[in-house]
Amino acid sequence: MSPNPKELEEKLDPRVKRTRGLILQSFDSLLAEKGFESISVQDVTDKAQINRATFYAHFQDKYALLDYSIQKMFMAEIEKRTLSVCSYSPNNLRNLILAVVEFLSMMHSECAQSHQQFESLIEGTIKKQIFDLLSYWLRNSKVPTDIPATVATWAIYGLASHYSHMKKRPALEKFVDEAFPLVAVNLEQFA
Amino acid sequence: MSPNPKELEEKLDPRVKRTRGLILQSFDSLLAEKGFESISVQDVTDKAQINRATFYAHFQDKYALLDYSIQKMFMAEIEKRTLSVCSYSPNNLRNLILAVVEFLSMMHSECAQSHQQFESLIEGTIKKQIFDLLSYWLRNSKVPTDIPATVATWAIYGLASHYSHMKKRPALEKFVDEAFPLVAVNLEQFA
DNA sequence: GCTCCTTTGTTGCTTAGTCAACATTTGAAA
DNA sequence: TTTCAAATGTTGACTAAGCAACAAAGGAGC
Repeated sequence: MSPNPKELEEKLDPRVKRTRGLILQSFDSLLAEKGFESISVQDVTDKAQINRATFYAHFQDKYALLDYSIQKMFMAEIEKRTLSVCSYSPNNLRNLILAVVEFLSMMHSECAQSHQQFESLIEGTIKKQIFDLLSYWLRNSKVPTDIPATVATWAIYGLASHYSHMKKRPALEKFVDEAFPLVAVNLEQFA
Repeated sequence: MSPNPKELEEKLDPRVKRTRGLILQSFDSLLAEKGFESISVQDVTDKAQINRATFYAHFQDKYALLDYSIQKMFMAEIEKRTLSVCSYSPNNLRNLILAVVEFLSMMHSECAQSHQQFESLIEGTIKKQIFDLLSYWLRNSKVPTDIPATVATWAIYGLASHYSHMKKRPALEKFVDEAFPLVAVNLEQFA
């Protein structure tokens, strides 16, 4: 039984979960008050009340932390819709598309200044998350899933990116209704 | 230079401070939802997200935790009035009396049901705190301080207990104005 | 150029927290 | 009363976090 993404984190040592939680909290609150580049590792560990050396036991540097933070935010969006522990269905796919579109739109509006700067980092991170999730959904398939999963991943991300960059965004539902079949067609065999 | 009560806790290992903080938070929130007797050590450690064995590394049992919790609440009352790092003066004494009276009155109203049950525990704990604080205030005296400090401690606690049990409480200020000179007279030599 | 100060990573040793297992105790239901 | 589940304390071996000290890399100002 291939482990789902959520289970992996839950059986970590409680100290590790706690420490990462503290680092993340501290980082997020620092991001709210100043730009990413002006945040030092010191700042993060001071606010988190952990030792600086402990930080390096968990993250290579602050860029790895940013990456982790993005992962967590996206994961939260996924779990809000209970998509993390399930299998492929057209309805789940539709909700996944919705989640990605909303996530990117949020990034665009809330992290306005930093978004440009980190767009490619976000893209890489999120696409990996989408791909892993789709692979998990298709875990019981007897045929290889990596090609269809790749196509779907890029299509979904592309759609979301397109939507979040539009000057005049159409209604979310309408947009997704229109886009959905084009993605679903590649996954029909798994329904 | 005798250490003041606050400094002692601040140079503890960060892990110790964090763990005790988590235990205390958990305990206080459990107290708000159910009675002390129905709270198990399990409950506390589960909510605090620490191991049960860790609890026993810090507290002998849940009664010791209750004691610690009371100490902390009282300490907060003292620090709110900046009385923890200073020396004896009539004005500080007056504020100390105010603090004790308000603390006991609060205990009476907020922890109504449990107060009766734990009154003697509270009394012992708080009197020790008052005594230690007074001893710290008089740390530079050339004459022995334990007798006057003992008398003042019992007097202050007695006054506060009396006030908090009264059916018709007089105005706080009026009560303290009346009581203050009777306590201060024993400490005049240190002014 | 140079200096001075801050931040970055890294390391070896110490201390605190985790875990599973165990013997006891307790309390409520059969 | 007996039984059974749950809570209490305790232990020893393992793992994570803290700390101080270090070399090295910027960056700001002279």
